[in-house]
Amino acid sequence: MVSRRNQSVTVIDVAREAGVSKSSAARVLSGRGSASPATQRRVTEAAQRLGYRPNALARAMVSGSSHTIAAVIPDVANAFFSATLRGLTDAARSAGFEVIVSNTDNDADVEARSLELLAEKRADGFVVAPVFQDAPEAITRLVEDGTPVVLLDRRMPALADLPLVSVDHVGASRLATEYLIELGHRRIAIVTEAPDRLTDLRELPPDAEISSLRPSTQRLLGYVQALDDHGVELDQDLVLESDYDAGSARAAVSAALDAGLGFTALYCTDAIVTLGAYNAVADHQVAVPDDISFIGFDDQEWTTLVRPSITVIDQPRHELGSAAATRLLAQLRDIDPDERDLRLPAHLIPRESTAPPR
Amino acid sequence: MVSRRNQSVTVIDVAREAGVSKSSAARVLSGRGSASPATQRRVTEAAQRLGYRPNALARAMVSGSSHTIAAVIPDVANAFFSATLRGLTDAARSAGFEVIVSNTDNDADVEARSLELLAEKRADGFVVAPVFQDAPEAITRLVEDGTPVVLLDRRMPALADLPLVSVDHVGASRLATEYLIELGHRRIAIVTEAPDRLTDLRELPPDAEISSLRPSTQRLLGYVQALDDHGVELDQDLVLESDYDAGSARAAVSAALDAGLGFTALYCTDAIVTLGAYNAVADHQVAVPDDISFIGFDDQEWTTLVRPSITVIDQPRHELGSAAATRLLAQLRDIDPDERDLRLPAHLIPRESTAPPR
DNA sequence: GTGAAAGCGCTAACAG
DNA sequence: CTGTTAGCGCTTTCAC
Repeated sequence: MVSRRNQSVTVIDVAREAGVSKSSAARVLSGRGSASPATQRRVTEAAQRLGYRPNALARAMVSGSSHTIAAVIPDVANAFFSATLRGLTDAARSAGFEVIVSNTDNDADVEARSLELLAEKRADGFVVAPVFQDAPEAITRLVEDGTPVVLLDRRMPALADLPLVSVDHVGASRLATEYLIELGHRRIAIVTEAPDRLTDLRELPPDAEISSLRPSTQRLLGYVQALDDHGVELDQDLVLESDYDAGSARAAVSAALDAGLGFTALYCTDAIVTLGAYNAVADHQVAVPDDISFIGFDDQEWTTLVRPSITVIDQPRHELGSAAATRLLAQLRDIDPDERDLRLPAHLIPRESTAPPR
Repeated sequence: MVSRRNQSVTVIDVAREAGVSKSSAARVLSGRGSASPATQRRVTEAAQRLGYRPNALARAMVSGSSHTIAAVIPDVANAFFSATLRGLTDAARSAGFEVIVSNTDNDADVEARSLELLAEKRADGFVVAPVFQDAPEAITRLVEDGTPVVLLDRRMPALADLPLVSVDHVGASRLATEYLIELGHRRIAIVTEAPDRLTDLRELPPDAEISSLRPSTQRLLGYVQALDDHGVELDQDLVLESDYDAGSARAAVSAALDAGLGFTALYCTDAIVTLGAYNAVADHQVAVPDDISFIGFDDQEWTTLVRPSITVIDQPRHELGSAAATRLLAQLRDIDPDERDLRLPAHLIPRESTAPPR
């Protein structure tokens, strides 16, 4: 039981032990090239005996591939991203890749530094959920250098050329809104954290550009589209604007409730906003779904625990990550995908919080 | 905007551009060794001009350190581990390290393969939340080879020599149990997923070994200790055994409720078990805290959303991760820690689900 | 202070 | 099939 026994066992050691040349040993150890059965056996056994462990660093140096992909995301501790990361690592592993994670906290500088660092470590490719900014130079630099980059969940106009794997946010909102409309609702409020003004949205951007809007904006757009399609009038007062935090959403919904806007349904476009909105509804002791139907975003654990349980829009998080990884790996193998972008459908999970209006 | 521009810019290129020798360039680029201000400037500018990006792989090869640590955990998508991973990456980053993650799903083979793979990539050290098994050879092999390993959250007897960073599980349960006792409860039920028989626990193992018991067992032990300390009789019937899944916990608690065991408080020793138990209590329309006081485990989001809100035992997840990283990094720098193990205290967050018995 | 040269562990021609 | 040689990009003696 020698300390640091293997820290040093190299192909040369194995070759010596097996009584063959360095290259013969290397050949059988790497599985490339041919070797006689005898050599094969002797080398394998020698390696076994010595406890040889190939040095992936050295391999990467010469092969040019580290078999590592980088995931640059806002926060692993966030349920959405942790589930996505899981999908990512699963797909990566089955292709023989490992993943190295970095959190940005939506800070552009941190993102830039992470990207640079991971590029130095020679990650073969990047999956990044980028920080919203005008000039994501760190990303464009990677791309210019020929490093494959797949965008996850979001994309800005400056990155319009890059492949994007995301949920169909517009479709997700249409799903929710139409479900409510079909139940008979006409006055449907939406809680949104989209920073964009609603008026801008009425002049629908061409389809190509929609995917470069923020997810929150796309979700708002889906709501507008669904209303339009079904001839339901859009009431600006029912668009409840919130910041990206529960307290703000709670306040917005609370105010709307106090204002007596007379809406019969409430659709929340984001997990955190759902939380705040739910609290406001609980505070006001509104009867759900009798007085108000409620649709939340993301199939969070608590949505099945509260009474009534909450109807939600569920995003395929795991699949999102695995799709991103798969997409990236294809690019690494120079396989051209059919479509540049991949847009996964969200699903509606009907529960007790939605019903026809009274 | 040449494609793959940097994929190739090396120290040699920079040296040429700066009109100095390779080693001079390397010296200023790496920051080691000395160079005249003039050289310094020329090299720096040349590097800047060319968009030089150091190859960390090559650096690692010669320096012997990849500045990467491996996190081998059951599942990133699990809230506990994702929060812990966040702490881990935060601490790692501030020390200039990156982390590469691997999920084991509590499968020994997967764990062994991950460990091997990451060792091949020459991770400088490992933080692992090991799969419970008798002979974790993959781990011991690493240790024998001199690779620093820090255990996270759990440890088996076979790994008793390795440093462990964990929550004080025994203390966590004492906290919960004593809180209930002090409220006046005497018939306190516990929902446990500990596989160990309670009888074994009465013969308290020496302190050193306690930390090598499973977390669930330690939590059960804390409950027993607290009862003993306060002279409250332990009733075997109030130890509700469950598998590690919500359905099982729900069934166990449901059965206990039906059996009319007359307990006035219920303490759940794990997040998933809390979920099941909560459902059972809701099913039976037990009044909380009037009929039964309820303490859950882990400060999950939903515990503040349901009515009444749930009193919980909160584990310092983020801190757990950062402590593990810090511990590992210290070991990498050959710093001997004061204590081999690190045991972080859990906290009780009092909410509405607990009150004196009626 | 600076350059030449060796070497980290491995793979990939290239002869033999 | 096998051994010799060169080289991936970088750091590090070691003379000058």
